[in-house]
Amino acid sequence: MPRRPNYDREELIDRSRDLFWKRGWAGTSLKDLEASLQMKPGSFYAAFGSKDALFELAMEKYAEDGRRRLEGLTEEQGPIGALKSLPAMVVGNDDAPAKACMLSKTLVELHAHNNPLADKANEHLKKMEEQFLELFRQAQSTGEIDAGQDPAALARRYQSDLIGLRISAERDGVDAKAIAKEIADSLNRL
Amino acid sequence: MPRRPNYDREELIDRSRDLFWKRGWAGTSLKDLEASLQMKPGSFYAAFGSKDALFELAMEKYAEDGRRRLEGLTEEQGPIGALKSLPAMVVGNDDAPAKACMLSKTLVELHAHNNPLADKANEHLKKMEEQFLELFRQAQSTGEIDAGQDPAALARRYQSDLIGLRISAERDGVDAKAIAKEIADSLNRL
DNA sequence: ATCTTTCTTGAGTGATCGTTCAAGTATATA
DNA sequence: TATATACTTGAACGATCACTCAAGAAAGAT
Repeated sequence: MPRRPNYDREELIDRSRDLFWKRGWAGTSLKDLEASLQMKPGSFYAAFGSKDALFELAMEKYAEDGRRRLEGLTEEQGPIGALKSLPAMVVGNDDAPAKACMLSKTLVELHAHNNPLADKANEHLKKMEEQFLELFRQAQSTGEIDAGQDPAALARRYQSDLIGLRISAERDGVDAKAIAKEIADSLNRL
Repeated sequence: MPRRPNYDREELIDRSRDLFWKRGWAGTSLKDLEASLQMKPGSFYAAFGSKDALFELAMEKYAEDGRRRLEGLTEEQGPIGALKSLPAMVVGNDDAPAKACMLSKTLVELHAHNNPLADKANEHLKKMEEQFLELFRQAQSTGEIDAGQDPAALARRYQSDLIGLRISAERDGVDAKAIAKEIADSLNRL
């Protein structure tokens, strides 16, 4: 019966994710979004409800993309291969809106304000840590790394190192590729 | 001749540093500052010029405090002792406004907007890295750690790990003390 | 071709942002 | 005690914030 939207919703969420990822929550205004999505306020609010609702969608897409990328790496290179490749990959991706992780950026920006989006970011980080944990477990069961170590501890440390790496990569004058290589190499000593 | 201010400027900067550290740049409004400093706008602008100027002062005090704390640790425990103690100390300080480092928070929040405060944050981080470098050099010259490794690489990695640790410590449900212990322990293997 | 339903437009909402400034107040010096 | 010199006050500024809504435009169904 009626008129259909003349936009691709998923593509709009992609563009929002890139904007929010780069500029952060407070750093992205509705004017910015209107310009990037080419939508007037009325359409925007009809489609997404609010800035925060769209941010949540963008964060979910970000987390899902990351999860799938790591799954793909695992299929190609196995669990330890994937864990070794990831640091250099995130740091070397020059097309990305930012080097730093969108989830840690969101957490750090909004945690002190008790903003629910910070909790969502933390939940996504938790799921990501669980994915790392599963890869360490697999690597232990195949004998790729020593089974004596606590895989949860390895996953926890790996994620923390990755967060630090990606923020370091945001800085000018820091050789992030060298740090990425060291993180990968440290997996050889397990 | 004239009236003198009825406030302690350094104490005001301390309070501003705590607010900015916790809430971030965009997350701290002038109303917040007026409430915390108990100053009306006129006094505030007469004293500090602008929100950004005060943020810069706050960041300088933050960096200076951190530098002095590490110097104190070094006097007590020597270079390697200080580097080993620092991770647990930053994570265990429950009085601090936030676990995450104010400099990395500022960098991450303002880098994409080309805000000069992000460059200032990066400069402070660079100085901090140089302080770590000096400690690694000292530890090598006294034989506390192997002299074969590049101390600049060690300092770079140590700082990156510390940044990741401190953001992880901001998260709910993460055992940051365990990560801190692992970072310290890894210095034993150098 | 008409109707119905939805999408699109864009001016406008009140709130809050960082900041200014004229008027009033307090104090060290003469 | 009088005067000069800050400091303090708080209303008000224009800009921007996220958001609303009434009116017009478009397209599938009949």
